[in-house]
Amino acid sequence: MTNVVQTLRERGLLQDVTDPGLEKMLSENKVSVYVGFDPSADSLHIGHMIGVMILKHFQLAGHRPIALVGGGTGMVGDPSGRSSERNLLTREQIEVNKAGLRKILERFIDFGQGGALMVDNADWLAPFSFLDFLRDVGKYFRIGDMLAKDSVKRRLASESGLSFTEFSYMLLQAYDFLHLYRTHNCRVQAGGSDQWGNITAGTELIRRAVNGQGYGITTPLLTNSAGEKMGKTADGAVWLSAEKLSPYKFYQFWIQQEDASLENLFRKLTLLPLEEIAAIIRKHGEDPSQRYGQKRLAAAITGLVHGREEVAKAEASSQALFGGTLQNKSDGELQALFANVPSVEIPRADLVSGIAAADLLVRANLAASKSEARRLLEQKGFYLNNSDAPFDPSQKNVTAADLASESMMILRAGKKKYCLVKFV
RNA sequence: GGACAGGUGGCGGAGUGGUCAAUCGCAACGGACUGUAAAUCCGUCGACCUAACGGUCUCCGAUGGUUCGAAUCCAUCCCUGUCCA
Repeated sequence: MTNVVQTLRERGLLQDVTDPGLEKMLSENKVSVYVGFDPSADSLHIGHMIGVMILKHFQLAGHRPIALVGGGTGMVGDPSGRSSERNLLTREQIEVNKAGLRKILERFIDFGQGGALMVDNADWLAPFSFLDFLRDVGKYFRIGDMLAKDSVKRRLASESGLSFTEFSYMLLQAYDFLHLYRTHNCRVQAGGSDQWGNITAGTELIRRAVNGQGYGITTPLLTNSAGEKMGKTADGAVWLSAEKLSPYKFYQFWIQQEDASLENLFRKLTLLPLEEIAAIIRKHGEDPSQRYGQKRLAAAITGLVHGREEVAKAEASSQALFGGTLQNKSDGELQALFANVPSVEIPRADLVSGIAAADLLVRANLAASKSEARRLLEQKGFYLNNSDAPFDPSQKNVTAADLASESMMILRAGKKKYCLVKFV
């Protein structure tokens, strides 16, 4: 059996382990491992990918992954790593979100016969009465220990404090672990480093309640070379569902990564063998301006998340957009090239008398307001049909003469935001 | 229930009757340099109108009030923190 712990360590996916016996235990037993996912949205984003990859590696090593969706705890909200209490979710929202998460997880992990499981802690937490919970679970917790947790201390010291609901969160998560330990021989819980307190609460509970041994592992956060948390863009989170973030934009996100992050990202988020990663980095180093590393990274991760076909489309679009001027093309050519790129449709009639460039930018979602569009124009940040020269702000109007093909225009804001406009 | 301290733009955090659309930092955005990188530098960063000068509107927890004029004063309410009961 493959040594998963070793694999995780080599790939930089391991931050801490609660007990050094983990490696031995895993080599002798086939066990279940769980990672919790918060159903606070109907999709996962790249911040969750670390947890997903952990499950993947465990599955590859012959263990059973359990993806726990916090339908119950999602109603409460985890205070860890948060500076303030968040809004609580309704049951209906959670149900919708759960379905979305499952769809994404299925792309990474095999949920087939004997494969991974997906469970919802609402199933066992919801029927638990408060009194029963206090009696059966609460008695194992010492207030002193709870107050000593970093996450709790930090929040108590903060301006916003901590509500009882949030304070209780760790008991719920600890109980999840105990429940899975009993019902699915789940011996390991993995989570981000901010989950340390919650995870150890679980291993403690298992020890006290059933005199068992649970293990916890934490993973580092996804950060760039400066140590800043990764995953936010101007548009918000980097979502893994095509509905929330087009495969083109997802692909582009990786293309735009800095050189210094490449190796780290390859190891953590792809399944490429380490030797191959080293070879890619070496080749990239020969001429970084070719962005070889970024291209391979984007292809690998986009392939995992959206599939090979989407990679091919994104590659074609990217090559065309970041290639040069686009003029005298046909609708068909452009349509094929930009299948994936953001686009809007505008009535052709509007073009006859000309459209103010600022309005066009707003309608193409390249500017949030007309003021912003004007600013962009003034600052020479608007390019038409990928021309080298920015659109002349004194010209004001865009007309039929500016079409790149029979009925389309390519708008570009700044260096890398595009929109294909179709006049219909 | 009481005492005290707070609630300002995405975040942090100034401002305590006019010159405040609100100092500053971070983030973000545009530009220069480059490689759709990093670092650096310049600029922008509520909305709307104007070719432009400039103008109009909305904003400082909520609602009322005082005032020629309020983020700034008063009242009530809501929320948060600390301490006391």
